[in-house]
Amino acid sequence: MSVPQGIERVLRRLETRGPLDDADRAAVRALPFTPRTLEPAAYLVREGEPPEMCALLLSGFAYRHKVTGEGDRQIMAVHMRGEFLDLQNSFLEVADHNVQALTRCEVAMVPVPALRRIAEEHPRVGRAMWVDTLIDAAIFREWIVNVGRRDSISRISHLLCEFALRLEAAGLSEDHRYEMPMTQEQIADCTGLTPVHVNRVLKELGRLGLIERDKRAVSIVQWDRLQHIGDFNTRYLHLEAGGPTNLASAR
Amino acid sequence: MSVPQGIERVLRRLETRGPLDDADRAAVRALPFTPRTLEPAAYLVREGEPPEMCALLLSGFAYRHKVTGEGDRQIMAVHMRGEFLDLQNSFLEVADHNVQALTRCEVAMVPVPALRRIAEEHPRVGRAMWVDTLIDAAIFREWIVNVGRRDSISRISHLLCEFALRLEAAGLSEDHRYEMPMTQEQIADCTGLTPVHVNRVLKELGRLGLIERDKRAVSIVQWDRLQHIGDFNTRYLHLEAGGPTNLASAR
DNA sequence: GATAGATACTAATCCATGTTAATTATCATG
DNA sequence: CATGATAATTAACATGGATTAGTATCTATC
Repeated sequence: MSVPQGIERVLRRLETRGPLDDADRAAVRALPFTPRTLEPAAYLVREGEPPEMCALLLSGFAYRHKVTGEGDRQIMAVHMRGEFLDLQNSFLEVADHNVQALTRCEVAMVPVPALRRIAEEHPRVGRAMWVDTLIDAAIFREWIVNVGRRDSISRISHLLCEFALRLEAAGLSEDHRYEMPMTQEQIADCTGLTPVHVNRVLKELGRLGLIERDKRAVSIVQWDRLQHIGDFNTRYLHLEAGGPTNLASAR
Repeated sequence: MSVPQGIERVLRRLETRGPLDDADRAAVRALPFTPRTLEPAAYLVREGEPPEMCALLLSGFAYRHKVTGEGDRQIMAVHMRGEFLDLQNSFLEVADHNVQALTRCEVAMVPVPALRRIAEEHPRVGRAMWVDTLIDAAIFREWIVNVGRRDSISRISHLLCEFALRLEAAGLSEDHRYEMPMTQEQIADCTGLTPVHVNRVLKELGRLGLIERDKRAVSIVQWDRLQHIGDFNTRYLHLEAGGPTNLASAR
């Protein structure tokens, strides 16, 4: 995907987070984007380093993670095209986690100072980016619940449901069918389980007739039952968050 | 604590998140605050409701949580005096989680529209509030790791360390001694464990000589060892986040 | 000062998930 | 085609923490 196309996608995404006017849109288009292609496992941000660039994901998948002192990895978020990868870090002094390419990715890099400037000079753009980070935070919270209080079958069902809806919103899936961008080991790192157990649970979900799989292709056959088992409620994704209604509600 | 005192505390807090000028400070002081006292367990925000007021915590403790379909509770954050309770919700259409008083609390309520207005008209105030929510998100991420990849003794040690530092920053603790604001059941809901197991682990930490307890009073005797067992690194708390250095780094 | 409701603490048993290790695809590549 | 790397799968066994079922203590209240 080209950088201009990517920018239009991001603009559409930002406008679902908060209204923008022509000047705002022009300012976003005028940001100094540098296109880059990343190989799988390439680091975008490393824990402990000051953020210098903020990447916009044009294609592919990326993820946030930390590694414990014991060497166990925990994935805290997975990102797809149209999403900002570094708003979570760009306004802080030091990154507190890693951001890494999951697949081959195309990104558009923006220097952090330019990003800080546009947020200050175009408050509506800043507001939309802020709302975007708040939705990231809502997803973090749901992941705390998932990993803290659900059993393994619910955790994985929940993850499969979240992916279905987010991939559909990104135009990467229809009819609850999609290509899972992660290995079973990475699914384990998302859900706080072991790869062996993830395998058991995926097989069980197939046996129950809830999903069908072919390699990494997932097809959710019984959406309602999977959603129920996964205790999945779409509210936290804020799929219609912000938008014009936000203005109306400002009275 | 009086509302004006509370506002000054919040201003100091905001200024650690990003620089403000006199006009910014005046605008914050001019916000229409309504003082209120909340009894323990009173709800500030309920999942599913649109946010109308944003509370600033003047004294006491509050927490964010969700309840799963099975009825299990997961606490996602605990807040103390000087912190905003609702920035996470105020810019979204619908709250995706509950915020509840943990102890008796004094709060200052601000109508959400006034908050949205100040963020737009005073970009530096908006920026400081944004950074504040980003730090909340950093803490959410660390909680995902805690609950996803650490065993019970590490989880609880980590929580005890986090509380020590945050309470010290809020002027509510010194020398790694403090009054834990939660029951063991609530600690369990923070860490994804059962109350029974929390009890075992606390006893074990005492037996190992890492902490001493008297009712809810906690004294961390061997900070270094507890920090090590809890795999606790202060980075994610961003205790010196923002501030003047942020400006400098904007080149 | 009796009763009720929280909270803290303890012990015995059980099971969901981890651990370890081996086997089997699958695919890239020399 | 052999070689190796990566991922998925399966099995046998181990265990951390849940569950259940208490007892003890405290505090509040009438």
